[in-house]
Amino acid sequence: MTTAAPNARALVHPAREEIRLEGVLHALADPLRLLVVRELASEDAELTCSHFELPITKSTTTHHFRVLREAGLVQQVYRGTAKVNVLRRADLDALFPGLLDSVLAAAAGQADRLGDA
Amino acid sequence: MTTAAPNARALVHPAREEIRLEGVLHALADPLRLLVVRELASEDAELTCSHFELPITKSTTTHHFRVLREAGLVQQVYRGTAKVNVLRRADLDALFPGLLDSVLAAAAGQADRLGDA
DNA sequence: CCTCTCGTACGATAAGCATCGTACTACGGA
DNA sequence: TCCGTAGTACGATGCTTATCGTACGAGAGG
Repeated sequence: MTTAAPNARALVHPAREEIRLEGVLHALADPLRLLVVRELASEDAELTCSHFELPITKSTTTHHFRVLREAGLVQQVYRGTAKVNVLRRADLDALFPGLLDSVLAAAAGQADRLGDA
Repeated sequence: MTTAAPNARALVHPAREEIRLEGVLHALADPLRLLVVRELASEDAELTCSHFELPITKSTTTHHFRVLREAGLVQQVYRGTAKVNVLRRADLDALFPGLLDSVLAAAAGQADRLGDA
């Protein structure tokens, strides 16, 4: 009632203060999840889960996005049958200043170095 | 022969270019390992494994230090019966500029916030 | 209403990992 | 030479995690 659509299925997110560094690092330590975060950051847009072409099945994709959500890295909202993802940049920058940017830069640098797009 | 002590037992380290971001993040995602890295960074000194008072047995300690070494976070050298650890700051800063510092700052901030020393 | 697409739930499986205990090696000092 | 301290090796154990397949639910569009 307070804000926005009442029709959306519920989706649990940690509050800003509940986000733990270890959880964030663990979430980012997986290559696929790191890729997702990189793409979310570079596009700075709302991307549906299905937008990402990951070499895994749908169920595994669901799993990875849940990890990202529960770690506090992304905010997810249902839009129709799709689920859109947004990076929680403000929360992360407030809690861990510079962390996200340096991880993204490191990932970009390494991708460059290794030539994997 | 080339450099230093020939009597030291061998200890495998990844070369700078072999250090992978995912490995670094994974190593840092463990609370105990993060603690060790924080202490190594703050003291900026060579600390033996036994210097750390971790709530785990010796074998588990060995395990964690191996993870740190193999991820490229610390350099380890035997000194007598002891093994001294040094943060590979130069290598990490060269590969992933700003990453280590922001992780350390984030860890300090979180420790502050949660009041766990 | 039917059907397509998107995503979930659940169970299974296999791999990884943190942890321990015990037995062992290596070095240094008495 | 003998002992103590630092760390390792190895095997076991139990937890977590990445992965899949199949069956299901929820919207959108005809």
